[in-house]
Amino acid sequence: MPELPEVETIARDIRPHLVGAVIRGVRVLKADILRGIGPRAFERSLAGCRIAAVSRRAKHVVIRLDDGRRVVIQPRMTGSLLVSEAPVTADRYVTIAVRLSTGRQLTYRDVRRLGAVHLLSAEAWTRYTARLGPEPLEAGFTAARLAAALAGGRLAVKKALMDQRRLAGVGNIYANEALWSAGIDPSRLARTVTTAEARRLHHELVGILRRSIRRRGTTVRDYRTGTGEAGAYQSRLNVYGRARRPCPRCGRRIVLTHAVDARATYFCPGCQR
DNA sequence: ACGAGGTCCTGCGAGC
DNA sequence: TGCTCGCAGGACCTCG
Repeated sequence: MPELPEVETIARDIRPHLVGAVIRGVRVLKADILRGIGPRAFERSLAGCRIAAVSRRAKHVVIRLDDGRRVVIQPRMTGSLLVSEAPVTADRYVTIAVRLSTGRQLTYRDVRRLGAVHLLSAEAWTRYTARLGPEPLEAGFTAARLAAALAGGRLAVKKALMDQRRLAGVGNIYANEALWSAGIDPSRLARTVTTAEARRLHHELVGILRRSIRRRGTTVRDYRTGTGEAGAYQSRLNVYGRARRPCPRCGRRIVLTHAVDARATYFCPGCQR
């Protein structure tokens, strides 16, 4: 389940192998992950293009080409990007295989194929990214901006944190962890979060995302870095996946519910208010 | 306008 | 032991 730290790790891993390289050949093996373009058109329009930059936006890896177009990869649940020396075509879950001028291969693998790959013009990318909320790790993202993202509507604070239009890059794992760290009950309405709580939540969320990047993300099951390894932040999780185990802060048993948005929500009834 | 709920996809583990 | 079923969840879609 690649969220911001995982996608950031992937982008950092593959960037040095991609920037400056020319795409020699593309093979789409599972066409249903492509959005808005057919497999043959995708293959043809990428051949011969030079890669100018690799970045992350929300939970997307963005590969910018010399001509301004972007290949936007959204791994969602089980997608992974890997740069390797040799082709990995024997793997039945490979959806796209890219041959680079350096001799290396870029592979997009996705077991459940819930992921999505777009090829966007510069203008289409501008429209795409405009629909996403602020980046939590950018300098301009203050506690006040978080408070603004939580204001309005009557949705639960956890759902608001995960709403990509309000805030970019936070998914289920880090929403659970940040709310635990800030001592906020995930089912509370977002608009009831006070200024002081928003300040605390901002501090905890930013810290958790940064520390997770330092540990190359959280591998619960499927996530792999851009070099094919597991992340290491799972050992630092305080509530996610820890139902019925003692809360590290107050010792009460951690509760798993599906009351918020029918998603797995882990929280401590003792110290999250 | 906004929010709730269904849908996609496959592997895995619980339970019978 | 082998099968079925529900769950994992991000983001889009439809409906109210």
